[in-house]
Amino acid sequence: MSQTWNQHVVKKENKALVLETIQEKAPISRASIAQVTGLNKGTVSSLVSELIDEKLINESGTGESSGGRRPVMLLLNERAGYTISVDLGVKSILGVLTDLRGNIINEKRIRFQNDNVDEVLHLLYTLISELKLNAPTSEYGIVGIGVGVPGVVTTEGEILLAPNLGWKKVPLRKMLAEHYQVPITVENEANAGAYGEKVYGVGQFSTELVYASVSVGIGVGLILDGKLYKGLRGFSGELGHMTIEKDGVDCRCGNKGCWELYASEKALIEQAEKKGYKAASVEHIVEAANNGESKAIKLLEQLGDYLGVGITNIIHIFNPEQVVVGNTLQLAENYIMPAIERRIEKNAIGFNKNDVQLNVAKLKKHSTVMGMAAFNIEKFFKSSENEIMPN
Amino acid sequence: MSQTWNQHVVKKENKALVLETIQEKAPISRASIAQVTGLNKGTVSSLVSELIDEKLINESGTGESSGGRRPVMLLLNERAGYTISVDLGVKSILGVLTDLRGNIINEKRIRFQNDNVDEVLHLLYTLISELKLNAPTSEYGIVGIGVGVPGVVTTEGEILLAPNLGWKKVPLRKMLAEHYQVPITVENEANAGAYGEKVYGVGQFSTELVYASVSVGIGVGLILDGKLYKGLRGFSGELGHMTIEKDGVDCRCGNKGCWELYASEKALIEQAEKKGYKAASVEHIVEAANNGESKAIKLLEQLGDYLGVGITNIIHIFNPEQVVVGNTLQLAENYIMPAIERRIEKNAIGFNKNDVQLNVAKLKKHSTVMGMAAFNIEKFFKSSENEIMPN
DNA sequence: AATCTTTGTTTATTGACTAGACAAACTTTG
DNA sequence: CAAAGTTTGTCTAGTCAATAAACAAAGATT
Repeated sequence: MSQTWNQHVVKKENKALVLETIQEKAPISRASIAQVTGLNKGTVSSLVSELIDEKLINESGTGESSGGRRPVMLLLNERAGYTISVDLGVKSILGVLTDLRGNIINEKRIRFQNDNVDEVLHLLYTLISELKLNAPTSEYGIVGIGVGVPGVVTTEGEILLAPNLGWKKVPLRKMLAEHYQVPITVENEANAGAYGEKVYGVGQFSTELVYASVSVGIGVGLILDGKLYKGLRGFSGELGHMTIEKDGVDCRCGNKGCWELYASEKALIEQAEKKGYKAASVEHIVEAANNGESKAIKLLEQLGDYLGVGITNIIHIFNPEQVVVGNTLQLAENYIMPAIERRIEKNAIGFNKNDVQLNVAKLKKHSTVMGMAAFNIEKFFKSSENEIMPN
Repeated sequence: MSQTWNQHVVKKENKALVLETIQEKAPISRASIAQVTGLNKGTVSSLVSELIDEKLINESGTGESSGGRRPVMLLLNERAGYTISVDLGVKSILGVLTDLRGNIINEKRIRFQNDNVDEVLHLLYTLISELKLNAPTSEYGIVGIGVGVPGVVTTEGEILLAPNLGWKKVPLRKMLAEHYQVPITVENEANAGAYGEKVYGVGQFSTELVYASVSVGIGVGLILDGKLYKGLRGFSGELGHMTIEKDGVDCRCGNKGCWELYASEKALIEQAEKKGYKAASVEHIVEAANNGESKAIKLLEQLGDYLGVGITNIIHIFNPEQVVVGNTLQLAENYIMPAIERRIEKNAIGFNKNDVQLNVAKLKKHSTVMGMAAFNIEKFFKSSENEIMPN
């Protein structure tokens, strides 16, 4: 059923608007909020005093006068609570403790070899519990735990398949919910990365942003109309399995000529080993390229070119404002980005090409964790709006 | 600036909600509206009486009693105004006059050979004016004119490029606005088709729908989260120029191996002529196939297979609820749809495949005009909400 | 005929916002 | 330095739209 509109909704929305304004423009005075939002001064005053009562914001001394009484500046009370945000990767788990502005208070990484579900989950619990211990005491405590995973995640937070971990059907959200009594979010790693870059990274001023997470495979996160787009059941963004060679080689996904067969870390290493590099890794190849080895440079440029083919498709499909390249292959930035740009310059349709900016992820290894932090924080503020409801 | 929430907004939204409920569930009583929407009976009564004053809805006698007083049924006053909705195609212009429920009152088609902008626009004006004359007198008269065009259209309604018409930079919305003093909408043909199928066609119960308009070229309209997705400046959906063969032949768009080089009407005819059909057309080939000519059947199945490659990509990219195939190649439905399905069955990832339904457009040649009608009607109701505003 | 149901209107109340008055605190000006 | 002007933030009165509850109208049920 559609939402019905009444005064309670009005108040909730206006309060959220005031809070958002403070988040974005802090430090800011009540008067400025009124001006920026269009709300009446009195309304802002009353909403602000409620937010202060709820410890979500703080007064912080007076600001500069602009020819009259000096304003009382308001700040987000970023220490009112903390999030635990995790990037569960293929060979390591990266976890951070953040405050409500997304500042990283604490960071831990655990590496692992064995992909076994139980073992990895045990490490995950350890990591989360450690971060939890490091959280300062606060009004709201840990307000959410979020985990980004390299696989197909349902809207209910079940991992249906994480090929590079060899996992199938792991109901991670449910499992975490049994361990920790706080809101849990489980999301695909590329979706999280996209949101991280949108909220804290290179996409802060974009509403149409496509984030390509290029690592062992390729995953894509879509920010459309300012929001994460997940498709019917959460499986959008499988652009790694977009055919770019219709009679190409078979992919283990069942499709043919998938993008990630040509433009991922795996593809790079395969090609490198064919050219004589033994036990190659991205780091090795980039190092070789840095040392001027033309064979390595060519490998990376070829990879960039293939990335460009897929990104050109993205540009045609979405007419985005930004395409952001992130995850491990960002390491090779200096070699792949020019190659991608050349491909776009040559092949993309002018109208779409002129609109788009190509960028590397600003948050680098933190794109995914910061996205999870953003989800946690957003969820907390949304829920706290509903806490004090009319009866 | 974000929207601020006050009572006026509440009323506007609730009124819109009541109107929407009547649109969807008419005939319906005030009491049922209250129950369905969750609004108070009194609130519904007062909003309904305003809508009646504005002639947007009608009372229509009493309904069946369910054990008490008989309800007064309410209907949308579909004759309060009319829309003129046009599909400006490559060889003909199809225009319809519709009422506010999207019923077609009058339909006209003008065929043309010469693509010259001025000549075609002259025909367009003639068509619109004729339809206008056929509109019954009504409270609001013609509430909007909408034109769907096979090309790249900006959010301002300028046709930047219509390759199959040979048009460049035609500010159609502005030009029509000078002729007619009603709201004008100009939209890409595939976007309109997608919306038409969403509102009146096969997609009425879907919120995630991708419409592939397969004709001379391929255009795609995206309904995401129940809304038309247009990208940053309106150029999304250029999936006809998605590379599906990375080292494929050059497309006139500047890209290589574009989908529409393999899976469009143009591609079909090219292949047919290579196989000995002279001056082939879709109609001819389908007829030949119907007569059992295996050469023709193979051509169509090959085409369907290529369509399937692109549609598999769509399924991976969007995780849609429905993929709808429309426009001229719908003619070959019997041959291409099974081929598409085989390709999807074989190649698409299970999770995404299980969610998706493959359909042909229900509105057939009317997908685009009905989409334009839906735009017109929606715009009218939105604007009429704002008419009687507080001061 | 009496009672129960359902529909739709009316009335009193609630609550959130706005406009405008006002006090406090500061800057500018003569 | 005092007077005047500005800006900030609070307070009060008034408005408006929604709700709850009473009520009237019109039917069904027993």
